[in-house]
Amino acid sequence: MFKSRWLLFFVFQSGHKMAKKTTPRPDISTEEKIKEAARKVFTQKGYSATRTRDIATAAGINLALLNYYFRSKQKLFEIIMVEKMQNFFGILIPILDDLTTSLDSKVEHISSNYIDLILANPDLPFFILGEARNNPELIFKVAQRKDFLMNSVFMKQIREKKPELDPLQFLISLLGMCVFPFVMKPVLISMTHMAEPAFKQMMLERKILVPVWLKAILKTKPVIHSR
Amino acid sequence: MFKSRWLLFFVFQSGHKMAKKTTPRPDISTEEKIKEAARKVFTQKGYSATRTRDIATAAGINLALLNYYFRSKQKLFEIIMVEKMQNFFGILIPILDDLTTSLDSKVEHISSNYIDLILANPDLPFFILGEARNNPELIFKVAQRKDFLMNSVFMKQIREKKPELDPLQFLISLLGMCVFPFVMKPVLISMTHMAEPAFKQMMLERKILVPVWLKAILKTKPVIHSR
DNA sequence: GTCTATAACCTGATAGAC
DNA sequence: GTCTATCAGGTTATAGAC
Repeated sequence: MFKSRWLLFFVFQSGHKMAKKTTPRPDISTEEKIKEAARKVFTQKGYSATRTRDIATAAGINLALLNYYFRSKQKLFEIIMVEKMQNFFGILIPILDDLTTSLDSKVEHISSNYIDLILANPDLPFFILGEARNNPELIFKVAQRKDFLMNSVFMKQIREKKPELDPLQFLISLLGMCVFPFVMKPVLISMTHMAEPAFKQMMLERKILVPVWLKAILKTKPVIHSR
Repeated sequence: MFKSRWLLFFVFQSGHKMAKKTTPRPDISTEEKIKEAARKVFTQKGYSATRTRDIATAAGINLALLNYYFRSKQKLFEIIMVEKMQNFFGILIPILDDLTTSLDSKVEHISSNYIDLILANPDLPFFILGEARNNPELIFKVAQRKDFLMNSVFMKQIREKKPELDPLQFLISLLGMCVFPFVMKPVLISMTHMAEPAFKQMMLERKILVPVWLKAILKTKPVIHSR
């Protein structure tokens, strides 16, 4: 009884989605209202601290309807999580694997695009990095293949330019330069007199600084390390 | 009735702690067993996902005893949180404000000490940075004064060496270089073939790389930015 | 100080009316 | 599709025996 009911549900769902494409209805569907609220609450508070009631209230609907559409908190969460991971990594992947651009140009694109992305979605890094611990399988689903990153054009270009350097060290530094300030923001604001506008200004400056600094890093003399 | 009971409790507590210093009892107290368990569970799962039952079980005691000693989950959490923030920032503050060491030396000390600290306490950054959002007042309590950071010797030394650079940009970059790889570790492990030992090796190499790279950053030509 | 038992409340999910 | 009402189980905190 239970199973057949949810079979019906899924059939209906896909039918509904198809209908939306052809039906000229500008007001957003209930399903989308719930997803929109879920995006907000989940990314702000994380999975554990989120109450389904909060999502329902934020969506302007009642609790039962949430389960009607998404069956469970966990299922709704996974939909949002995958979506957000695509936001977070989707911007990176095409740049990393672009055969037509130089290494310097890639660094510029990444720092500029990443900082803009997170300025527009400040909760994104916390959400992705925080929930990644509990949902490694979801990350794997979004990452195309396990060897994509290390075989990307970007990594090859680093190896060519600075063969003695582990290219992963470089990529992590680049991402850290762009993302870490946002992760540290609450601490920063508590420990200095900095406020929101000053922080934003700092990040805009950073879009210029990061490429300059990473170029300098690529020019450093090889480090002899004692493996 | 309620208040007087807890007054007694606090009196007893401070007396108990005094006693511990003078009493040669090697077996740890129940209070310490609970705190030890709380450190573990809170830092691993964060406040929301932690169940007081888990702490009690991990401590080998029952739930009632936890409330007997610490009154509430929130109160116990705050004790652990302040303690962990002291771990996290306590290592930084004396180095930043040391009048006797050079800027380069400070950078070396910070990267080396920070990476070692987090290698020994992998959950620390997640815990601090994650919970900082919900408990900004606790950070403020640990940070001595709001102007300490910007007036520290470290910041003065940067201003001297590279006057056109916002010293905060530099400090954030330094911390990001050391801390961000740990924050990104779950993602990294899901997206590459890297495993725990390789990650550790990478972080050990980083202790050498970070000072070299930051020295290079300090030597870059001034960037003209369009404020 | 430590335990068991339980109160009081919260939370995710479902039943069933409309 | 959407609602109200409610269940079942979990969670923090307390009462009271020892």
